[in-house]
Amino acid sequence: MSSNTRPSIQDVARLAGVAVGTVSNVLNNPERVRAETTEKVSRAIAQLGFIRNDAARQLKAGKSQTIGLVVLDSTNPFFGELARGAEDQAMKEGLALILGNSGNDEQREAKYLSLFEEQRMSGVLLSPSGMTASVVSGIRNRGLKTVLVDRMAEIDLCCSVGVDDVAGGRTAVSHLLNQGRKKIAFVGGTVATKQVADRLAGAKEAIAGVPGTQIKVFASSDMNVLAGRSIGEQILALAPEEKPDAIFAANDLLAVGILQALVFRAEVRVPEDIAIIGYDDIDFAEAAIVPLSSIRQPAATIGATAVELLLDEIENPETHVHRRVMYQPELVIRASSKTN
Amino acid sequence: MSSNTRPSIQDVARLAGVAVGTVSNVLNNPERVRAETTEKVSRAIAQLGFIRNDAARQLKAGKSQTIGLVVLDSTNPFFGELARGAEDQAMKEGLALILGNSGNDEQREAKYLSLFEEQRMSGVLLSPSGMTASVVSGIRNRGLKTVLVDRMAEIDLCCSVGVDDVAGGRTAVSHLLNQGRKKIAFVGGTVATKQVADRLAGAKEAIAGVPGTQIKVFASSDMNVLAGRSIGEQILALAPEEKPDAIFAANDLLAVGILQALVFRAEVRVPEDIAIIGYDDIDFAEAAIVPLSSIRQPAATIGATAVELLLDEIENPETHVHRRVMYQPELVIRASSKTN
DNA sequence: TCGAATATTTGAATCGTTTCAACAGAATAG
DNA sequence: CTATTCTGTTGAAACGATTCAAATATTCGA
Repeated sequence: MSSNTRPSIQDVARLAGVAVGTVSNVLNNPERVRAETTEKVSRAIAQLGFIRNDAARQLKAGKSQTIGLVVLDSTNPFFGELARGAEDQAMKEGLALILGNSGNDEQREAKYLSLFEEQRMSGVLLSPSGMTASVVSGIRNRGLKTVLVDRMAEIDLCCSVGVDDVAGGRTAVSHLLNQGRKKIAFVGGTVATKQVADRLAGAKEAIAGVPGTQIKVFASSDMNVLAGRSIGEQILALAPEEKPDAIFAANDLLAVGILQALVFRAEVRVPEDIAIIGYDDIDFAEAAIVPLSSIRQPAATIGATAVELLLDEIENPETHVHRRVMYQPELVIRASSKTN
Repeated sequence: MSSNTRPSIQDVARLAGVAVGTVSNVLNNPERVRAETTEKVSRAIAQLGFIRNDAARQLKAGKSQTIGLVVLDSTNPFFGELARGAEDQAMKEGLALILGNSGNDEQREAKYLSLFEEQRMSGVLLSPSGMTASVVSGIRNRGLKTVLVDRMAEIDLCCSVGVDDVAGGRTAVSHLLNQGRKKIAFVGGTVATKQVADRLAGAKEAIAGVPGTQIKVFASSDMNVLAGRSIGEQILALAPEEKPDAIFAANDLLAVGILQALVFRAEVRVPEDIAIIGYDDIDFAEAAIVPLSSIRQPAATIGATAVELLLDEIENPETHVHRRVMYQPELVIRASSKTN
């Protein structure tokens, strides 16, 4: 390890006895340079252990070959799946995908977004935690292409890929009603989260037409297993006449937590006493202590589609028109909500 | 949107009527500039919507304020948790954490590593998929600091943080033996994965002292729920005298998949007919159809510790000595392996 | 009020690429 | 044999921030 500073393209040029431009051409336009020259340069590169300095390259290019993805919760397998789909697609297109985890915290989200802006990323996929319009129009005005994932945008703002959460909520609750349930508990994070609000709206639509039914909302700050467990205990503590006979959880993590509370801590029978349905249909839903009914979302597909839309906007800025790709959620019935 | 090119520090300087150096100072050494100047400059920055170009900054600095993390499988909640721990710690230290998902594919791993090298990242946390020594010494020679996570390194190579997988394997299988089991099936990904090999080694140590016990290895390419299910079906298809009376899965995802196969597809009773224990103790283990015994690893702590070690090496290159931080895994007994 | 000491500000040089007009040599055509 | 392409190669000029010695302001003590 001769020197403590990395070799530059200059060093390579010197060693190979060519001009820097030639080295650059070997790297970026191999067809322009003669075979023997390429050979000389390659040997010098190998000998020095030269590695292209991406900062310099980007500086010249004006933007990076990287796109960002900010998700609400990287611990949630749904987002893990979505990230995988996006990553695969991005790599296929020769882009790197950088992942940031906002933890549903707008400060962290903002921090990541400005980091991505400073990096002059080509674009960013965003699963926004709070109000969208102002944040998105802010970053877009500054030139960062954006696609919303797992959340629909007003059509003229930017592209978005997600599922019809209102339909999902309606489907879930209609199913519970079909099973003869009347008193529905809706468990979600804060309603400030659009996804939660939409699923709740769908749920309300479902009961709207059916007399004698009601819905009670339980909010939690987080949407993970732990939060679910605590809401589950809250529900257990209710007076008998207050107790719901069905629970619709805004995601599977919450549902699993609720299951834990109901089945272990108390002796509630699921689905006999209380039916439960979750959302996302993560891999574990099927293996839950009572196999969990859920609303399936095509997570990986959402990620991949989002990357495609982003790429279209990046590559064809003029002809590009914003699109909303809305996948339909699918009801998956398992034991946790099947009465017979 | 006047021009289509982003404003630079020059534009800010011009608008504010100061020199570029001053703008830079406002950004980086506020204490050196007079309050009113700061005020002028800030106003110009706001008016132009100026955003620092990180590529230029990095180019000058020679390295970025970013560290990378390459994990085997971002869909696995264990890694999600680890990433969260690392991310929190990194942000606390003012660094951004970039996540790459290798999917246990050495090509992808290499791609991410060279991307990180090109970005001149300060360092990288690596959960390596294949042979370590050559890969790690390669990137380290080129100057990229490395810490291995979820995997121990030879002490002189680099720092590493993980758990004692041999002990974990031994603990898991000893527990099964204590429950009176004799014929153990070990289910893991390929043994080329060090974690799997170690857990298996521990398992073998455990049966070594006990006469009349045996272990049979089932390998799978992936280590997710789907792979577990297929192995589960493989086990179901065995002749009765071939069937194990206990299964030790190298992670909880596999265990959950196996559970699905055994409990749904067939009518095997768990734990009466076959006991199961997994590894990682992810959140879902407790809520599995039969609550899953597991070996708990402090995932978030591993991530946080790794960031600390990496930072120490980056900040004190001379005084730094490589360390191996090995956490002890913890046996968590639940219904899936409890005989009485 | 003056000079010394201190506080601010300046702007050219630098980081490592890529780009591109200019150039040299070789091949081809007339 | 000269004009005309073609092929490769060259090297200086960006890109946009940071740095730092030098220049300029300001403050303070006598």
